[in-house]
Order: sequence, then structure tokens, then C-alpha cells
Amino acid sequence: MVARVEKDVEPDGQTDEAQQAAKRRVALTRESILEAALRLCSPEGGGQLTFSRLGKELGADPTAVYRHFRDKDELVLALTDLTIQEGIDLARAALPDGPSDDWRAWLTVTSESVRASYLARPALAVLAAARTTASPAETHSVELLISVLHRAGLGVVEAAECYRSLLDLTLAMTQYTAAFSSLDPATQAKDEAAWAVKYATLPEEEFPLLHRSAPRLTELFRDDAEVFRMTLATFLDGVAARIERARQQRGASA
Amino acid sequence: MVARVEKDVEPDGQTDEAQQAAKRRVALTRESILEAALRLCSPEGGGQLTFSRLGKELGADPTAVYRHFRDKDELVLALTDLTIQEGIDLARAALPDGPSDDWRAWLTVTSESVRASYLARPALAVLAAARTTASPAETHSVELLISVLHRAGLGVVEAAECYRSLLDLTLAMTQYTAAFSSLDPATQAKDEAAWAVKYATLPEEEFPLLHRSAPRLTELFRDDAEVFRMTLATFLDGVAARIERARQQRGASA
DNA sequence: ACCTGAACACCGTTCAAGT
DNA sequence: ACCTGAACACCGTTCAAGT
Repeated sequence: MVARVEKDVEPDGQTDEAQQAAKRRVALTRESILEAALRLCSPEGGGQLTFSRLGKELGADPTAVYRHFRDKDELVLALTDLTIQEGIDLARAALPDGPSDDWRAWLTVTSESVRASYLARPALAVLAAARTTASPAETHSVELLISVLHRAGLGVVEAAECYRSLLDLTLAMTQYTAAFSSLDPATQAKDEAAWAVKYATLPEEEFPLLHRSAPRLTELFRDDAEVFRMTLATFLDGVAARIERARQQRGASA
Repeated sequence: MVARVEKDVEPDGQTDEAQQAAKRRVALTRESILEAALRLCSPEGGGQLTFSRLGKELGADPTAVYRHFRDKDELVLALTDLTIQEGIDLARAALPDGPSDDWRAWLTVTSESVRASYLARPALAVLAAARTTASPAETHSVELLISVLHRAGLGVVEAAECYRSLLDLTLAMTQYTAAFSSLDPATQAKDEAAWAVKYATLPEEEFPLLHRSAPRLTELFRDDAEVFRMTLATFLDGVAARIERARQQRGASA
């Protein structure tokens, strides 16, 4: 009976939200806000970052966040820093210390790690992939990537250009995938149905090649990860060709 | 004095909006709506597609559009069809009739044309690049692209995979650029400043390669078109390597 | 048959008022 | 010093009312 009056310890789950609010009301800090915001950006957290949801998650008035971040953009930038950092840590864990000579593995792991880190929070990927924060951790990572490409045989400037291409390719395709997966399910289904119907009803005489590759294309529609892997692999084949060309040029001039 | 009462013919520009409204009130059709919407999506038209702006542009109540399109998504999809169509027409004008043997020119022109067509309406690119409409014109274009790659030496399925990679690469990087250019100028400037400061103050001992390539990287920050060209070129180098490999395999098995 | 205008549930953001 | 809550200018969308 007493418990029923003291809502804070009410055990029956009826006032879940209020309980959470009470629990968290003490801890409205920059860190707790960022943590809650990251949760909201994930598919499990709803996949939408808004002030009202953030307020509810924190058990505070939505506008309380403005005491810690000047506006939504500043919040998004801070979240971007954390996500990039996580991607770099992920890559570092999968790679040997210091630069190795396997430039291809290095670039693949880095790219896939950044992608994975963003895709764990599609809502953030949509908002932030095109932004740059130039954080310290990122800078070290860039120097390392360029050094890997330089040691593989590319000139410094060409290595930097390659890094830039790879970064944009990765972030762009990640944002692209995140944007589609952030659409409401009905809209996604509409697009998918359009493709399926289309490919199923192609007259073979008019579209012989499309008809033969339709099963594979339909398969790829659902599998953004596979398309990304293919695209990245082809891009890196191109980088390999450039490295080969650079070596030959150096050989000719020597 | 009389003119002052009859607002419709007032010549002094004070009731510009009302005049436009009167002029266009007759022509609220699917076509006129699409035309106005495309105008709004362009940078000159404000670069934002909303019902209220659309209503103002048409001289009608914002909700009048709902008589011609079920919701915003249906409007966006119709605009996408027009934009893709324009991109294909653009490519066709720059390419010879029927498939040629210069697969590289074919792929480059097609990709750049679709990109240009979308970037003329960044607001649409942001909303629609990840969507698919599977329009008839698009289907023909896809069959042609696959045939170009197949004639170059790739197997049918591998050609289809290459087409898919190229399409995603193009649309993703286009959306990425459009997203950044759709940010308000102050935010864009913030990002740019972050980079510039960063690169200008890199200690040479700690970041020797980054220090040497900083001028080029700074240059590329402003020039999305150049980054796209570079990335596409490297990707196509990779496609060339795959074509070569496919030819060798056919030679070995023959 | 088509358009208008009030209404609703959301956005981000500001600001005076509370503690 | 930090939080609340009303308010504002926007979104997309619905629906009863007009013509």
C-alpha cells in the first residue's frame, strides 16, 4: 500500500516513463545527452532524433538540451565525432599496429568500419555523413591512410586524392543506404514492389540481357552491403592499377 | 485612382504575388504543378520543396495539390521520373546512336548526365536519389548500359553487377553533394572553416604527408565535381581491370 | 469536380518565468 | 546556474465547407 503512493519505487511498470524520468533527472550532462541521442538514432531507439523524443528519453523538458548545446547542429556534430571515433577504433582493432604493406586490407577495413559505425545509427548518418568535424583522431587516421597508399607506390598528392575519393565514396554510399532505410516501411515496400514487378515482366525479346540478369539484380536490391562490397572492390582494383602505373613510371624515369 | 482599386491590373509591382496568382489560377494541372515543383527544387527557386511554397508559386491554396497527388511522396516520385528522363536525354545527346565500343565514354557520360540533371535540383536529389521508380525510359537505358559492358568483354551477370555499382556510386555521391549544398550557407561555412583551420595548423613533424598534400585537399574540399570525376575514373579503371581479367579467362579456357 | 481554410500533430527555436 | 512551459514559425496531412 505504501509502495503505491511512492511512485518512485512502484514496481508494477505502470509508471515506467515517470520512473525513468526520476532516475535520470539528476544526470542531465553533456555525456548523458549524447548517450541518449545516440540511442535515439539507432533503429532500436526509433531511428529519429528530435528534441521532443530526446526530452522524453532524458526525462526532462525538450528545451533543456539547449542549456548544453547551442542548437541541433552542434549536437549532431558532437555525435558525428563520437561515431567517427568509434569507426576508427573498430578499424584499429582489426588491423595491426602501425602501417602494414597490405594497403588493400587497410583501406577495406577502414572503409567498412566507418560504414558499420554510421549504419548502427541511420538517423545520424542521414544528418551528418556530409559534414566534417576535423577531429584530432580523424586527422591521425588520415595521415596513416595516406602513408599506406604512399608506401604502396603512389605519389603523396595522388595518395591524398585517393584517400579523398575513398572517404567520399564510403560516406556517400553509407548516407544513401541510411536514407533509404530511414524511410517508413510502407514507402520502402513500394519501391521494392516497383522493382520486383518491373523485372518480373520484362519482355525477353526487347530486354535480353536484363532478363538474364534479373535474378541477380533483384537479389542485389535487398543487399546494400553486397553492393557496397562490390563497388569498393572495383574502386580498389582501380587504385591497384594506379599503383602499378606509378611504379612503371618511376621505373621508366630511373 | 481606378487602377488602385483593381488590384489585378495594378502596375506598380506592389501586388506582384496576387497578380501571379491571378495569372496562374486557371492552370492548376498535373503538369503545371510538376513544373512549379521543379522550379522550387532548383537553387534559383529557393531549393526547398514544401506545400506552402508550392501553393504560393501556383497562386493556390497549398492543399490544392492534394487533388492531383496523393501525398508528397507521389509528387517526389513523379519529379524523379522527369529528372531521370532528362538525364538520359542529356546522355543520349552526347553519345552516338546505339551502343558503341567505347564503354568508358558511354559509362562516364551517362553517369555525369544523371548527376548534372539531379544537381540542377539539389532539393529533389536529397529527397529522391535513394528512390527507384523503374520508369520505361530508365529500363531501356539500363539494357543499353549492360550491353555496352557485355560487348566490352564482361559476362552478362558481371555486367549487370557493374551497372548496379555504377548507378549506386553515381546516385549516392550526387545525393551527398546535394545534401551539403542544401545546408544553409552559415553551416556550410562552419564546416569549411573547420577544415581550413585544421589543415593550416598541422604540425609538419607529426603529419608530414598531410602537410604536403594540404593545398590539394583544401582545393578538393570546394570542388565536389572534381572529386566525383576522380572517383568515377578510378572506379572505371577497376572496371577496365575486370574486363581484362574476363578476357584472359576466356582465352585460357578456349 | 475542384478548391479553400480551419484544424491537427508534429518540427526547431526563443524567451520570460520559475527554482 | 539550470530547467520549465508557453509561444512562434514552420512542416505534411485531413476534412468539412464552400463554389
